Amino acid sequence: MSVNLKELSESLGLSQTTVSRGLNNYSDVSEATRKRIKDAAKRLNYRPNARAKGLATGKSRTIGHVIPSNTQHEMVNPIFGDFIAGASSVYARHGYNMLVSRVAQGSETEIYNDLISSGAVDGIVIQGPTEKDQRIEQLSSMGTPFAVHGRSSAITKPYPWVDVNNQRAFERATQLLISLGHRKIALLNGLEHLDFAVRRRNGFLKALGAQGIEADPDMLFSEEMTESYGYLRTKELLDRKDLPTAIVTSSLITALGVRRAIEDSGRRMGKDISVVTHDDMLSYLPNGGAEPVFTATRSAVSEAGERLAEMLIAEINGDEDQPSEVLLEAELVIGRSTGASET
Amino acid sequence: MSVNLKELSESLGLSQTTVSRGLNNYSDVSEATRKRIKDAAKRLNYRPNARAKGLATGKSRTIGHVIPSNTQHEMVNPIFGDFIAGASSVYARHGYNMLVSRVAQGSETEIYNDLISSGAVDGIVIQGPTEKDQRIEQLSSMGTPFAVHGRSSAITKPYPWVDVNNQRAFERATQLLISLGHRKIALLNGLEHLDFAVRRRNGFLKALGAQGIEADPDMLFSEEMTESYGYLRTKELLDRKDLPTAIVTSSLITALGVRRAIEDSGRRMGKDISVVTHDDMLSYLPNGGAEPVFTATRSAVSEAGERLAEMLIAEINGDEDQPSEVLLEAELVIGRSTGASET
DNA sequence: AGTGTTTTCCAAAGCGCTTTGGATGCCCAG
DNA sequence: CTGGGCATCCAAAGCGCTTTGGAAAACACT
Repeated sequence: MSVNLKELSESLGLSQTTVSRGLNNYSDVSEATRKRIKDAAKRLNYRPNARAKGLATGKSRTIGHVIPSNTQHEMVNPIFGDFIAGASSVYARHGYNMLVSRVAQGSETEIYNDLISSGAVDGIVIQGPTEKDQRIEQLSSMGTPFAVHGRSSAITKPYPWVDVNNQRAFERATQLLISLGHRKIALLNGLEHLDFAVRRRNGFLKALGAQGIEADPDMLFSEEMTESYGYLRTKELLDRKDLPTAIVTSSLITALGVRRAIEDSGRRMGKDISVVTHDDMLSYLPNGGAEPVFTATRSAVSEAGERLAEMLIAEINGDEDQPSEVLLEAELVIGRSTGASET
Repeated sequence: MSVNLKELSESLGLSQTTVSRGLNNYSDVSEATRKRIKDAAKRLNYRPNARAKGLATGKSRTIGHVIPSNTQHEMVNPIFGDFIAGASSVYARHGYNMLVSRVAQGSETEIYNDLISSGAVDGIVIQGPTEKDQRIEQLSSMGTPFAVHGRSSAITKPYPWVDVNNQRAFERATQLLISLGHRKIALLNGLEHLDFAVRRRNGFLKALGAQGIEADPDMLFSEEMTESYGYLRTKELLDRKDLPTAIVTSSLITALGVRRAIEDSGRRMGKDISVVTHDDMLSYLPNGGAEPVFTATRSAVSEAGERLAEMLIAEINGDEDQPSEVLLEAELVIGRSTGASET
C-alpha cells in the first residue's frame, strides 16, 4: 500500500540519509538524484510517517483548538464552525493539522498541559477568553506558542491576539440608533463573563453616555446567544408599558428571535422597533445583498480564524516581524431593520 | 517543566522498562513499585510523549474528521459544531484526540490517503456522504477503520454508519400535513447530491403517493440550507397564483427563513401556511418547550456524533460485538407551525 | 603530483517510547 | 541439597524518521 523510508531507499540503491535529504530539498543532493528520489517516492506512494518525523524533529505540525463549551447548557458556539473553517484552510496551506479537544469547563488547565507536554501540538488557539483569562497566563508561562481569538482586558502583559473592535462596533451601532432619534434602547448582549461581551456593552454605554442618555438597567441583558433568548427577552420588553424603540443585539441568531417577537406582537421591524445586530457572517446565515435584512456591525469570523492561524504559524516558525496583535474593524451596514424613531 | 521516561526512571533508580510497564499496569511489576512509579510520575509531571508512544505502538489514538465544505459557497454546515461536540466528548472519555482537516472538494482522496498512510489517525469519520460516495469504497479498500454519518444508498457492501431515518421522518411529516387536509405541499430540501436529502425527498414523495397526491415539480427545491434559501423560495412560492398551503423543509435555519417570508407576506404560520421542518437540535437553535414554535422531525445531531464516535472506537479496538449500523428514529413533535388546511 | 575545495553521498546515533527475551532472587517440593 | 516455578526486574532492540560528522570522488589551482 505504501512504503517507508527504508524500503524506498533500498529500492533506489541509496542511503536513507540521501533519500531523506533529497525529499526535504537539501542542497547536498544532486538535482539528478533528487528527481530520481521524488519520482520513486510518488510512484511507490511514499508517505513519511508523521509520528516518526515528529519524534525526530520535535515538531508535530499540529495546532490545538479547544472547543469552548458552556457545560451549563452544553452549548456549542455557532461561530465555531466558521471560525474553524477559516483557520483550517490556512493550516492546510502550510501543512499543519488541527487537533480539536473538548473538555469540561474547569479542567482546561489539565488539557493544555497535556497537549503541550505530550508534544501533541506545536501551538494552541484560545477561544472565548474571559475578562481575566487564566489560560493566557498559563500558556505564557509555559512558553508555548499560542494566540487568542479575542482579548482579555485584565491581562496587561502582551500576548498574540486577533479581535474585532467590539467596543467601537457597538458604539457606532448605538450612535446610529441615537441619530435616528432613539432614546430607549435595549441591549441583548452575550454572556458578560466573556470579554467580547464586556467590550460591546462598554461601547453601547459609551455612545449613550456621550449623548447624556442614561441606560436603563432593566433593558440590559446578558445571556447565551440563542434564538429563543432574542425572542423571549424581546417579547417581554414589548409587553412593558415603557418599551424600547430600538434593540441592539450581539448575534444574528439572537436577532432572528428578536425579529420573531417583534412580528408576533404585530409590530414591524425597522418601523415600530429598530434593530441592530452584530453579524459574524456565518456562511449559513447570510445577511447581505443590496439591502440586508438587518442593519449590522459586520465582521467575518472566518477571516478572524484565518488571521489567527497565520499569526500562530508565524509565531511557531519564529517570524519576528509578523504582527502579533490584529484589530479588525467591523463595518456598519445599513439594512431594513432600522428607521427613525416615531416618538 | 516536565520529564521524560528516562529521567523519571533514573530518579526512581528503576529501568525504563519497569517504569513503562508500571505505568501501563502490567502485572509483572509489584504493587509497591507501581505505586512508587505513579506517585513519582505525578510529582514530576511526567507526560508520555505522544509521538514516541505512537511510534512504538503503531497507534495514534487520534480520529480524523474532514470538514464537509462546499467550496462553491464556502459553506460550513451549521450542524458541524454540534456533531463535533458530541463526538469529541466521547473521544475525550476514551483518551482519543480529534484531528480536523479541511480540504477542497475533489482532493478528498488525497487527504484520506495522507492521513492514513502517514499514521496520523487510527480511524476516520466521513460526513455528508453522497448517493454513491467514493470515499466509502476508498476507505473500505484501504482497510482503515471508518464510520459514516449518514449512508450512501448506492453502495451495497456493508460499512459502519449512524444515520437518522430520514425517509421515515419526512414521510411522517408529510403524512401529518396530509391528514390536516393539505394537498399542495412544497419541499425545501437540502442539496440532493447528498444522500440524506434524497431519502428525505423519497419519504416526502412516498407519503404523497400513498394518498394519490401528485407532487408538483415546481414545488420541489434543493439548495444549500441557509436562512435566505428558506426566505427567497417561500416568498416566491407565496407570490404564485397556485400557492402551497404547507411547506416541508430540511433545516431549522431554513425554516426561520420560511417563517420570515410567510410573515412578510402578511400571513400567519400555522394558520394560513403550515410548516414542518427537520430539527437537528442545534444547541443555539432550541425549538422546544411545551409547545415548540415549529412542528418538527427531531433528532439530535450531537447524539449521532456520540454514537458514531463510540462505534468507531469499538471498531478500532476490534470489538466485534458492537453494532455497526445505527438507525436513529426522529420523533415528530407538534408545534405551532401546523394547522388544518383552510381550503 | 600535491594540496585545497566542492560536490555528493552515507553510517550511525538519536528522538522517547514499548516490547522481547532473558536474568535474578526467592520459595517450596522432592 | 537441588531443581522447578514464580514474582520481579532489566538490557537492548526496534518503531521510522532526521541529523551529525565524516568519507569519497571530482575538480581546481599551484
